[in-house]
Amino acid sequence: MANAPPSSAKRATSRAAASHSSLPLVSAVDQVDTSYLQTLLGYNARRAALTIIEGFLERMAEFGLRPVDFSVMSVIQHNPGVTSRQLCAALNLLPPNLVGLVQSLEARGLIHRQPHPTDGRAVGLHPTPEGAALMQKAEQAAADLEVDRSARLTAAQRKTLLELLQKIYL
Amino acid sequence: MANAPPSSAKRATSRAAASHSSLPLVSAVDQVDTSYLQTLLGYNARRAALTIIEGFLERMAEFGLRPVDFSVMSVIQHNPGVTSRQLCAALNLLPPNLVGLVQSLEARGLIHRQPHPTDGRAVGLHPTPEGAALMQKAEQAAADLEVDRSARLTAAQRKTLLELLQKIYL
DNA sequence: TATTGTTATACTCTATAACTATA
DNA sequence: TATAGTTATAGAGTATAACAATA
Repeated sequence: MANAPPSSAKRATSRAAASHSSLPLVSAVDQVDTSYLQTLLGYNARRAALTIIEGFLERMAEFGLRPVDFSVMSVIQHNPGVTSRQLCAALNLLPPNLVGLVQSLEARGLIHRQPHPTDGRAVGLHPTPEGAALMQKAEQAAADLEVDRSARLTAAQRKTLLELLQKIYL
Repeated sequence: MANAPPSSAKRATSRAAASHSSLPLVSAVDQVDTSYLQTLLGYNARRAALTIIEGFLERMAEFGLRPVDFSVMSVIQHNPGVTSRQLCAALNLLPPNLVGLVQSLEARGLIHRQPHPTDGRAVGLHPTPEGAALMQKAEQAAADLEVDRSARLTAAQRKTLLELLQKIYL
């Protein structure tokens, strides 16, 4: 690692806690030091993603959309006629895991399928008026969440963070 | 959202693909547009985290350490005597999910448990010499991975990214 | 022969309730 | 009464293999 901060775990021996004078065989940990893990991109990205998703789950429960549901609906909304395979490639999903998800969205009346205009194997996914209306509300809620989530970031910092994250996975 | 870029999905109608002149009832999607999702912190953080973890899994298979195993071993390494509860709080894990993990690490001879010096309910977790040696190698491998992973980032950008991510979850 | 969508299935990860031993 | 560690279990998420229909 390039810049590991000095280890700073504060430990309290049992001698400090116990009132007698016997020397402790083992020490107890007072404050847990995670400074090493905090130097790793993977650890920080994962912790940040889970924190954000936690808030997302609560806020989107109202719409019955989990993170992947939201992503799929959003891509269909902005790309009407997209196929399952295209969705999988764009969102890094596996085809078998998308099947039930799409069936669920269709059963809820949020999307409908139409034959692909040129490929008889493929099926185009389109938002229904209900699905489009739901997504408009959901995307507004997501925008609100972004504001809350980046309360400790300036607009410039938020933009920088998005750009740097995209350098990692794109 | 603050800065949603203009939607730029490139679509090819069936007319463009088919050689006859009938107007298509539905359009096909040529290039999937994910620009909206790319404006959301959660989407980008999740995609970046999964990309990093993918490489981590491959590189750490040699040591038999998955991401959480690595985190747990690393915290024990830098905080000998830490308890399960402290680990859970520091890494945002649930106690029941840590039990099997710790038992596995102990069965592999990487850690050993000692009674807590002052709290009879708690158990201190300590690295064995074998565990400490393994983690030295694993942390070196993690450092190598960081270099690879941030090949498209300058040192300053990498530092900025770590700081911004910590503003999200800390 | 390759690709789209699908089924079945297994494996991992995460979450909840409840118990015991000790503080 | 509250906390540390544990057990059992349920649910969500993710993975592979194999098949039918179409290119």
